Amino acid sequence: MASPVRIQSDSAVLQPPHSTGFTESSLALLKREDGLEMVDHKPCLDGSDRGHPGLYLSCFDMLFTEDAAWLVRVSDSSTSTDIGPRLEPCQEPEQCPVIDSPGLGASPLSPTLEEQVEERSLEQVQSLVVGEVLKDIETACKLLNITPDPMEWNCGNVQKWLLWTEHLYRLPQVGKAFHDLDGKDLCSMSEEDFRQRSPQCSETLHAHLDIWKSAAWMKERCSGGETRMRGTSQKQHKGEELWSEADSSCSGQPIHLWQFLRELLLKPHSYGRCIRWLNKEKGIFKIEDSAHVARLWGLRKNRPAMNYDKLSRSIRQYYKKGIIRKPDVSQRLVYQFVHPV
DNA sequence: AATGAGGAACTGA
DNA sequence: TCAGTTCCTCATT
Repeated sequence: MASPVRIQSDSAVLQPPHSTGFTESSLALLKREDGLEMVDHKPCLDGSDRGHPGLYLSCFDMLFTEDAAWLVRVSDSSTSTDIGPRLEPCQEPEQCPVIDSPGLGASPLSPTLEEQVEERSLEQVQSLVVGEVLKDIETACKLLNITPDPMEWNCGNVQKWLLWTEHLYRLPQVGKAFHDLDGKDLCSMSEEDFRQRSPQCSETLHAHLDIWKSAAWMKERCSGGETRMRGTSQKQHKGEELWSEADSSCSGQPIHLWQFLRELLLKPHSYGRCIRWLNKEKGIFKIEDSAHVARLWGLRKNRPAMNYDKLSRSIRQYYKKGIIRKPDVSQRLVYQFVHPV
């Protein structure tokens, strides 16, 4: 029942900007990605079958794999208005997120209970999707050291975002076609403008940018206090939490390599194919795709020439400092945090 | 060939 | 001064 197709086909979603904050084209991109390879959580021991990290797949992945029955059950129940911080560990329906729907009960058409339940379920799914998207944008901001609002980007930020998007969707390199643009220019471009600069990738780039713009719009709305996220009074809305995190992490403090690695490790749904825990308790992790991790680090630090040779040298600098070491039984591409969390 | 270890010089904040 | 980055040689897998 809770499929992305339903999300997208719901006409209410298509009013830009909808309460989810996402516009038609961005939702269309989200839907399209549903057809791409889903992220699996299984270890990739032989290093084969590495798909792209698929930032926006995780939420759909979960929706498909989870039993969605709880959505109806919780929506039927009650007064809770919070959106929970995570979907994955949600085993018990009682603890699952519920979103307050301002229009419910006030409709002049007096929808049936069934319709109300369905509508609420839909909104829940939408909000979960939005939450995941915001979280993924937050991660991208951390990794690229850019602000979440495309309007604030300079030319360098635009190039980073393009590189990132190319990497994410396995697009051909199009950065050159946009080399003269800053964020404002980019945001003012229509899909046709995109098509003129990059016929192959215009649709994806435009839609992906649309997601970022919508997310920035939401952030603006949240921080303005205009709608304090629809009746959430006890806890912060997930989106707000995320943005406050994003703000602190984008505050210009140079990130350390060990922090960067830890961030990747904390996002297994996005980066589990290039780096993953072997033993989280002991802080032992394995770099599954050394070139990929090095590329991400290079992106983050603005070092296009970064490779695993250099990255591993930096990791080895941590041996003396007691931050990272090789595990007792040394294995290729396996390291261990000396002080696991 | 890829990875690992570590020295040494260098860079940018 | 710090936290890497770059380049290097040599060893191991």
